[in-house]
Amino acid sequence: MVNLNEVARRAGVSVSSVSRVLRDDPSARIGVETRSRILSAAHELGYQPNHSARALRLARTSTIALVLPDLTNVLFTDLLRGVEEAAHARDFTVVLGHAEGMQPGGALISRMIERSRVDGVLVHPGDVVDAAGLCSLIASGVPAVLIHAEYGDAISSAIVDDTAAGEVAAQHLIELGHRRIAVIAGAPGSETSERRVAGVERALARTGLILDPALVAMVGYTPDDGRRGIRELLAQPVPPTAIVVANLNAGLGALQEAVGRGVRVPDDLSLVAIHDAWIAEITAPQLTTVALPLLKLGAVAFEALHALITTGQSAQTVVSEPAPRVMVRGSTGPTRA
Amino acid sequence: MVNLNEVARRAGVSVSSVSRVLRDDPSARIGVETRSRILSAAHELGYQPNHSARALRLARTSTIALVLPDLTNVLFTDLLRGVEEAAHARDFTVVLGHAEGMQPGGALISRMIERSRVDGVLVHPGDVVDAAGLCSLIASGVPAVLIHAEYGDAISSAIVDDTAAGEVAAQHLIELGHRRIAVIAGAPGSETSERRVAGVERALARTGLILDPALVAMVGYTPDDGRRGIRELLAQPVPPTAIVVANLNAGLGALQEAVGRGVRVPDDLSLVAIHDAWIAEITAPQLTTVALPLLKLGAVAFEALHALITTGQSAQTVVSEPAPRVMVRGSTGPTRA
DNA sequence: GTGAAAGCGCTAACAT
DNA sequence: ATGTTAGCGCTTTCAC
Repeated sequence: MVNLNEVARRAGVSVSSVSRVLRDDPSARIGVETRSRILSAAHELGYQPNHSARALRLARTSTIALVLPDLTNVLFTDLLRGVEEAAHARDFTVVLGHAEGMQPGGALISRMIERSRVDGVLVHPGDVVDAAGLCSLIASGVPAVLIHAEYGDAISSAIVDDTAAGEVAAQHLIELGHRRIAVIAGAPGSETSERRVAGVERALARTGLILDPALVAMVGYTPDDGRRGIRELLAQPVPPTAIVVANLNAGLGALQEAVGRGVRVPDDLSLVAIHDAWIAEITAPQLTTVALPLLKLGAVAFEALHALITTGQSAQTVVSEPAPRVMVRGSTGPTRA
Repeated sequence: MVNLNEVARRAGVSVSSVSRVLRDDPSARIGVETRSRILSAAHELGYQPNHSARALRLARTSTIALVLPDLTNVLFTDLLRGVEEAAHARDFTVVLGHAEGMQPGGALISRMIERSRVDGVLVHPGDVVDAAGLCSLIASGVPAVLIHAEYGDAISSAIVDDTAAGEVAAQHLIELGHRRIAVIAGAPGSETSERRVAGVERALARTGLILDPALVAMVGYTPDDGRRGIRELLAQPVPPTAIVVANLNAGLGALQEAVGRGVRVPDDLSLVAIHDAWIAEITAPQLTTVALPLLKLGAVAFEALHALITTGQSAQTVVSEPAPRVMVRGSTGPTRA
């Protein structure tokens, strides 16, 4: 492993000059000729800075952890990419942690942080936020940014415009002629779900409609929750002709259950889910969804964390651009005449 | 950040003693009373070793990279978990890299390694192995283990028993009475696919059948490849009554295309795909699959890498236990009488 | 059985 | 404009 010393010897200068040049320290005045000698020596030797040494010296690792409720979830592809791109641009590495039922204050995070492996952490707490876990995370003093969740204004967070997402989903159904519109929502207490439902209400209100409380199934965000939601709603005296599902995974379950029960989608029932992913294209019919700006959310969340780490400034951000967009596929159609 | 020094002061001993006790160095003779003083001091102070300092000193990071062709792919859930559990047991951290079309010798890996951030790398090169990329990876001298791929016996690798997987899939169809069995295989050159097809042939052979070459669609591992495969096979003069799809994602596409074309699954056509994941349960009908021992594969791959790092020994492993198992769901059924 | 001290590779005062 | 040097926190050899 070639180090600063070897480069310095090769260039016939001191290590400090090499260090200054290689990091292009602005406060350093280095002779043009010296600089080029150093640069070429480093290049010829294939010098790569030693991360551990730098981290030890600077007391920061340029590494952050991204904690997701479930790592291999298609819903997180874009979010992850957004975080990584932003991190890369600032020369940060992202290490992934899966929570998998773990509370956000739990073992993984503290292991990472307290051993000073990461400078901060991006936490997606999952559907329903565990307040105790969050508190312990905050209390630990680790720079942290919440994703898809808010927790007062002392702690940084980044969320998308869930209300707008619910709104465009409902708007799409209204434009197709639907009037009896239901919602398969998240579990009681899910903030994202509450905002999405509020968006649906807003769209309905604009058309002079109100959301029938009997048509809101507060189930959850898993395929199985979606199945339950469908059963619940179809059991209504006057079933809906269209449903907004607050989450893609639940939407997939809902679609499956409906199709499995012989309901013709979209002829008898239209379904639109919030969150888009390739998986929405492998069902029959394909599922209409609302795409959220998750790439942007990831980038914004990283920048918030970076700001928190470097300046100590916290901030709550709502990513509203690009705006939620309906991806029209086969599961939504006009009401029967 | 509390360090060895503070613990030493608190316990009234030297840092070296603290270090020895805290790592329970077997070659150290420490007084019982001293040891307990140190332990409690460390505990009271909440001492956590500084990873960077240790890494610098030991010239190893206890971190490995796991490079996958596509991070948020449901197919990798178990593999990832297997790797992480094994790594955790040896106090290693896993950082994830996505290749996303990147060649295995590419930018990410070299960045990680050459900056001595990781001690080695686990590479899943994806469907079709890029020989040039692999060569450059090997040439770089980085300890590496291939997952789901082999590359001569100089380089470590861990694969599952793909042949057995193809075999049990075909066996399942044969037992249901099918005789005209087709395969939607991976792209030409895909090793995993070749082995899986060979397994199908073996099962057929045992029943005195041979695999009709016209019934092997060499398409690929994406949903779209699966759709193409179905179109190709259904266009045959005598279409198959059952199909083994070499990959779950392709299987999802195949199922969708079949259902979308009005083919009744499983009455007109049975489908079984290799690889299992929750996603197979959200289609209508649910997809019958073959579960592979991916958890074990992950653990074995990590152990191979760990051996490579610590002893320099390379090895090629085939994980054949637990054996591939058919998860019977709705997409397979008896032949029509 | 325990301590002192060197040094891993790097950065940043502080010299010159 | 460039060099010298003191550590960052840890492990480990060597000394007692």
